[in-house]
Amino acid sequence: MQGLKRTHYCGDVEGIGNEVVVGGYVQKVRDLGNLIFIDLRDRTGIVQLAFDDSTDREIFSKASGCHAEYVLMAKGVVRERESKNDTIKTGHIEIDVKDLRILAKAQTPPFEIVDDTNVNEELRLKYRYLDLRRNVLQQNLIMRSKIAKVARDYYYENGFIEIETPMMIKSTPEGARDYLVPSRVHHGKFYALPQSPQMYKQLLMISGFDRYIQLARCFRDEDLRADRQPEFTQIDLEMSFVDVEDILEMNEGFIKRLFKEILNVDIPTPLPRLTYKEAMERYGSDKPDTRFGMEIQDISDLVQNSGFGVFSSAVDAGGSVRAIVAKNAATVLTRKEIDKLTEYVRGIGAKGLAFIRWVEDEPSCGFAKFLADGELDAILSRLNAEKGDVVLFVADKNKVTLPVLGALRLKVAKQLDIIPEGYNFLWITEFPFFEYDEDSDSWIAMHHPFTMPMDDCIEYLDSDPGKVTAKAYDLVLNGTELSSGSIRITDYELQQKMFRALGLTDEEIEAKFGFLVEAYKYGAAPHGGMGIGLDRLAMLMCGTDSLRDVTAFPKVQNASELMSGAPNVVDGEQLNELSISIIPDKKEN
RNA sequence: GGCCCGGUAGUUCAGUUGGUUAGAACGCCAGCCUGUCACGCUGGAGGUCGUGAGUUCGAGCCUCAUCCGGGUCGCCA
Repeated sequence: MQGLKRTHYCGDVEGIGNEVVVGGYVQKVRDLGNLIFIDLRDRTGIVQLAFDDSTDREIFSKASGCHAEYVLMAKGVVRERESKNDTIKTGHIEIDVKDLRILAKAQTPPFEIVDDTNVNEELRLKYRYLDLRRNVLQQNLIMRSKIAKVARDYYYENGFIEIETPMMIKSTPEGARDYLVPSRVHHGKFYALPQSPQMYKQLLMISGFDRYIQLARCFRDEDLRADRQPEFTQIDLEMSFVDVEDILEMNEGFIKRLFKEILNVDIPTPLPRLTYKEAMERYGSDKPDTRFGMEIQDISDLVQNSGFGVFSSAVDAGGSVRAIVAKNAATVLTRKEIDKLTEYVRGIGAKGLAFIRWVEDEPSCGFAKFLADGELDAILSRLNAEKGDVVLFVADKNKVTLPVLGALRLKVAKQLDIIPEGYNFLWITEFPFFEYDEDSDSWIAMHHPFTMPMDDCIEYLDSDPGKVTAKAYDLVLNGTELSSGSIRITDYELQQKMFRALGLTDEEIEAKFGFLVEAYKYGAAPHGGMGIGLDRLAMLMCGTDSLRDVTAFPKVQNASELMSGAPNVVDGEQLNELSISIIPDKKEN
């Protein structure tokens, strides 16, 4: 730094008459001839450097040679500006520069480093280190860092111990696809990267650590989404001597503290709760956005004998007819728009979409001609539909009507722009333990196989698996699943029973989970925990809708990283050492 | 893997029915400029129209393939 030592960050410069030293990047040079202004930027903000006829000639000519993104240190005296700028924090002062060092010149960047950019994200990701110079992203990552700090503060204060668990672990093929790491030492064998530290944290409970936390990197080799990266971070925790209530309460405390400390938002606790069943019936989703109404309503009983065959046959077949009412939507949801919605619901599994559009005095309803006298009125009155509303119906098996209307509800709400701002947390509880898989004609674990069933349904394990619910809970914020957890099975016998109910043979149980089953033979306190998605939490707290905005070096949809070019082809020698050969891509043959 | 959208100066975009030399703004370069902060003024450079085939007298525009990016469904115990 050629003898200069920074005294202030740019955004913090103050005190007229103070001698200060600042360092940063050139945001903008405004060269007026015999008067030059340079906006100098660091992560705290911008300060104006001023050079005029009182400036040393050598320094003045250095200043006139500066361009965007040059790295400078400047020493000077803080003075009041002749003309002020109210739009920035340091807009009333400037630095009368007495000494200037150009620490690094810079090529013209491929895009301007400004907050409000609409540059193609692909280019930004290729030059991510430049993109990250932008204030918005810096603030997002700073926010993420603060969240991590509050998490450590809170859980440490509550007696949690941070313990690292291995990144190279045994692969178990349940759940998401594993990322694999070949072993050099063990010919033909592989480690897996953890999808979560699940089994290890349970073992730590068995060891008696009682309360564990880790900011754990997790890996899942599945296709990406805006809110899904293949590697992500969980605030992962586990507690002993607890039941569901204790865990929810502990984590509500964290949420409350986090939002107060960082956003100064009061989150009322206890957080609202919905059972899985209720969430599905009212919102068609296990992660409902409850910031707005438009709840799903069941009219099956009204139409089971209807002349409209689409409705009656759905009910006959054991399904249902359900509807959502979009209030005052008739002008936005034109015939054409409803056609688009029909197209949409067909794409997600519905056979069609029946609707009533109530624009004129009388509701317009394509299927009214099939209905008996008074039937339409009964439906409208049940649904509390009024003039100006649009009612959308789906008739099918419950497995279709509920999720389809759930998705439609969200889509329509976005279209109508009726979703209010705010942070609407809720817990979803009592998840079904099993999910029937039609492909394999078997029951599979909806959560993971270590989840404890609710006390009163253990008896149905063999007789009626569909009836068994689990001590599992999700934390949902504004329609995004933020966290998932459960109470674990700590009884060796019960665990065996669960594995068998899932169709595992004793040999498979031994091969996959033998060490865990064995461990529980030595005694474990009742325990459970959860993992909070740090990335998603940061995303929502930053008010963005993409994890890429809160991840320093994110991957794109095909799981590659555009800046470094990962993944890449490796040296044949590296493969030889690992005894791996590459099968040519089918497409290249 | 399916479906949808996009790819034209460094960047963001426009580009007529397929028709002469592909435009604008910002950025960049040079000159001028003492209170700018979207500085101003004058001048200038800058294009394999993602890539490859095809149709055509002629393709940025039409067709096919392909690559890249985004969204979405599948997938994510």
